[in-house]
Amino acid sequence: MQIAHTGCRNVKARLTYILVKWRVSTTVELIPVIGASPMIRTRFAPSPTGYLHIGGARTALFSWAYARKHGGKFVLRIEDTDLERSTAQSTQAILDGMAWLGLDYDEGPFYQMQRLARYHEVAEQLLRTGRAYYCYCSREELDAMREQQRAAGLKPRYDGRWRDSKEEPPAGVKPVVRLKNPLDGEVTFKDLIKGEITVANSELDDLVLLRGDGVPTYNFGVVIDDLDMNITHVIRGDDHVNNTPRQINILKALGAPLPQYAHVPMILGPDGERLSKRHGAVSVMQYREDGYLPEALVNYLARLGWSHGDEEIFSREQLVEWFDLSNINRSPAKFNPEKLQWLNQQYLKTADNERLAELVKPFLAADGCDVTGKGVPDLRKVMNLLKERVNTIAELADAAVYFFRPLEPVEELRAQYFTAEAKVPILDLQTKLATVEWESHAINDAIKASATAHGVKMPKVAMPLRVMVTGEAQTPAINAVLELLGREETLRRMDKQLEYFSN
RNA sequence: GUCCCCAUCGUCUAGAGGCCUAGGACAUCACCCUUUCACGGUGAGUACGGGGGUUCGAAUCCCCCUGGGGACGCCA
Repeated sequence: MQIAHTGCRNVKARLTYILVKWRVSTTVELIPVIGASPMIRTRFAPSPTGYLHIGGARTALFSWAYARKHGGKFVLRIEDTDLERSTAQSTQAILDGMAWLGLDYDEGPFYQMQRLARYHEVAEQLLRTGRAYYCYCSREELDAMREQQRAAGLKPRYDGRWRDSKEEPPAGVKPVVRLKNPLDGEVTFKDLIKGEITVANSELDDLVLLRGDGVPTYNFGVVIDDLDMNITHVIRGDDHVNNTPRQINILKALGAPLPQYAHVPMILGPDGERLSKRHGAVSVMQYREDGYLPEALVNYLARLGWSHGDEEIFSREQLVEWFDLSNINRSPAKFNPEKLQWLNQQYLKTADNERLAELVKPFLAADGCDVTGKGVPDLRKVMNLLKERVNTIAELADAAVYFFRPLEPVEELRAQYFTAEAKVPILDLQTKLATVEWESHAINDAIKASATAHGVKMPKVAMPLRVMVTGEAQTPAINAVLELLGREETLRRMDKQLEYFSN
């Protein structure tokens, strides 16, 4: 683990604390300040309340790319302060998702629940300096307050009733700690994507810093952590724009330096609403299960909201080289599964056969195919034949099934192709195939010869043959399929289907 | 409701005042290739939300309207 510092904060005291709290196992190293500007440090800070979703993954990708581009550090922090919903499984799911996408982090994962003492320390400081106060309101009281305000057409917010209260605190109530937000003036910050954003302090209320049970709220935890971890660029979802002025006010109350902010616009579903589960697959790992390649997803996600001229297909390395926050679009983007699929196909086409063979195995096994049996086609060669015809690994598996077990043609296909007219050339072809050199060109010549010998066009022979051998009407060039399948299996399958021909 | 943000083909986008009768990609359609289906190739249709300014000149700058998104929790 590494703790960077800009030389302007009390790092030593903090470091001591962090060493204890974070149970550091590796050496601590101070990252030197490069010239006048500190090293760029970004972070991804998901809450472990579910899987890694598409939107989070894109934000993580941008943060990662920005750090990599500038030779900085990318930190992973798990914001597990929602005790109700945070789970270890979710944390693992997020870690798995990031690993699959290749988003490697330099520090972390850090867990907020292991840093409680630190938040208390800061809260006490704020209390001591009069920048925060205890609030004894019950939830019911707050609900009623908001209800009233809403009814009056106002923006619901805490009215500050305990802010300067001299009242005697009710017994037995665990108070929350609230920030004393400035009453007037405004907060302006320059967002690296959206430009200048200004919010009046009168729009902000006294947000809760520490809950009654001493666990920090999101806004407090995120600020303290970004500060302690020396995050220079806070890259996060658009939905946090409204939190930023509050967070800046916390930082100001602390007399701490401000990071730079970059708010990435949301990803929308087809209906124009924020992308969510009801729009279909939003879990990154779901795409793996559906047969997508991680580089395709990364490429697609990068291209969604960010661009480098007209570039459509680019590697992770090119992304890092080209990435810039200023090229992120300011408006939200709709998720387009079709384009993702197209990209996946592009990557599939050029993917290594060996790798595809490994990826397709589980899909084939689920389909009842034994790809290791004796006399079975070489899976890598099968991949080579099929990979440019499919969109996903799942489709690749579907297309490969008949190489490993015979498929019975459906009635419609038999009726269409197993005609009396086709029977004679097919029988002739079968004879030829029994002795022909087993190689695609020679096989093709045999098919052609059977057709011409009986005065019919190629398809009249090739199609029945295709259906007899593969059980399907859509396959790669049939001669190439036969070559891989082998003479023995081909003739066996032909024999078996012969009886279905009309006379 | 209040506040914040946004606005180029159906979708993702290029566009940083003249290079724009607006370019690329996905999707759609047509044709070519072809033993099927794909792949590939060629081509077509489709966009600067509306209204005011500024300027010799506006997709690009300003204002208003409209539309969209987000936020308003002891969730993050």
